[in-house]
Amino acid sequence: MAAALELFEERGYDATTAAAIADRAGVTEMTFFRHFPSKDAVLIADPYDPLIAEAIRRQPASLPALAAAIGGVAAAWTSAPPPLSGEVRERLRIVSGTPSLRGALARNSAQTEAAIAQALVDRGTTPADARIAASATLGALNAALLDWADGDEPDLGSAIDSALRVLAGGAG
Amino acid sequence: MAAALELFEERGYDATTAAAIADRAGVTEMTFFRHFPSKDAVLIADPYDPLIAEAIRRQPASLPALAAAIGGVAAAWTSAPPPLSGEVRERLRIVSGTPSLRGALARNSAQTEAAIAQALVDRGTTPADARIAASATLGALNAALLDWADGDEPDLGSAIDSALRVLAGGAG
DNA sequence: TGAGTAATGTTAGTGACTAACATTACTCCG
DNA sequence: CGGAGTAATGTTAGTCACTAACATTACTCA
Repeated sequence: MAAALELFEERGYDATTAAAIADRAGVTEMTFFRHFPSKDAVLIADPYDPLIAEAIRRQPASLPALAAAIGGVAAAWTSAPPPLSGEVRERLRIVSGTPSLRGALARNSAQTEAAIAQALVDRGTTPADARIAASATLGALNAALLDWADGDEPDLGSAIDSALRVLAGGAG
Repeated sequence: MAAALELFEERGYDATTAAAIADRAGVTEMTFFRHFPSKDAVLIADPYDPLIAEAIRRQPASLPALAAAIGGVAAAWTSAPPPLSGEVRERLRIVSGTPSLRGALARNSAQTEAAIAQALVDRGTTPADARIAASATLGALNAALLDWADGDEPDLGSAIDSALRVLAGGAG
């Protein structure tokens, strides 16, 4: 992974071949793909957090779907903010600056999205509305994440707050 | 395109090679790629609608970002619903049932997303909040689109209504 | 009719991945 | 301490999406 990050910063993501990464790491291309299922997996890992789904399920039943998703994410974040190394930001910065990786980010959120949608359905939301709310929530979070990666603000929490605030309808 | 759709339905998207599509169409693989920039472009085209950005710009300045995006999409939709053939649904149904295409859908929305974000910025929203709102809006719309494709409801308008209703905070 | 242009074909290559099988390193039990 | 077994790595060969460069056909329009 260190070799990959070096090369991505030297030449850019698209101009870096998997063979080159393996080479710099002193291993074979095969070995690279045994450690990472795809080239983009070096940058994008989906740490699906069951806490989010749990927190959503615990939201008051009276809340509408989007509000429950928002509340759940907020609760999960404040209760257990994941430790983030500077490396996380470095990785996301590359994602942010590489258009061809946009799709990979979304594809990678699929599992989390499904978990959020399921949690909403468990709360009584219709499947269709649940998918919409989950997709919107992850869209907002991913956008905020990339924006945070591009800036200098050290606190990821405030980026997440932004996403939730906008989602909740509170941004001019 | 007809050849591609046939094959996608016969064997599934992933199991259909570009060469096979070209073959059935009676052309060369090269010719296929001259008509479609990628294999997934057969299914996913991004008809970026300048009307949406325009409609967003026309939303009252007092509205928060997400509300303006919602209002703009709604206005653009009611003023000029694009004609949709049954083929559109057929294509989306394949997208919906093929996980490996999720990323392509998102990647393809990038242009529209940027246009929406720009329109919001023009209205006075901060770039960060604008990206969040745009990403959330497209996430919701895409989810609704796929859901519509999977169902039997002929009216796409009601699917869009669902997306906007959930985004606006009005779904249990 | 003939010149020019657009669409198509040909060939060859790159790069992300995968499968099957050989090989090394490392562990742990007797 | 040695040898069996297992995990990590290497080798080879292949598939598939996609691209570049150049040749060729078809089609248009003066």
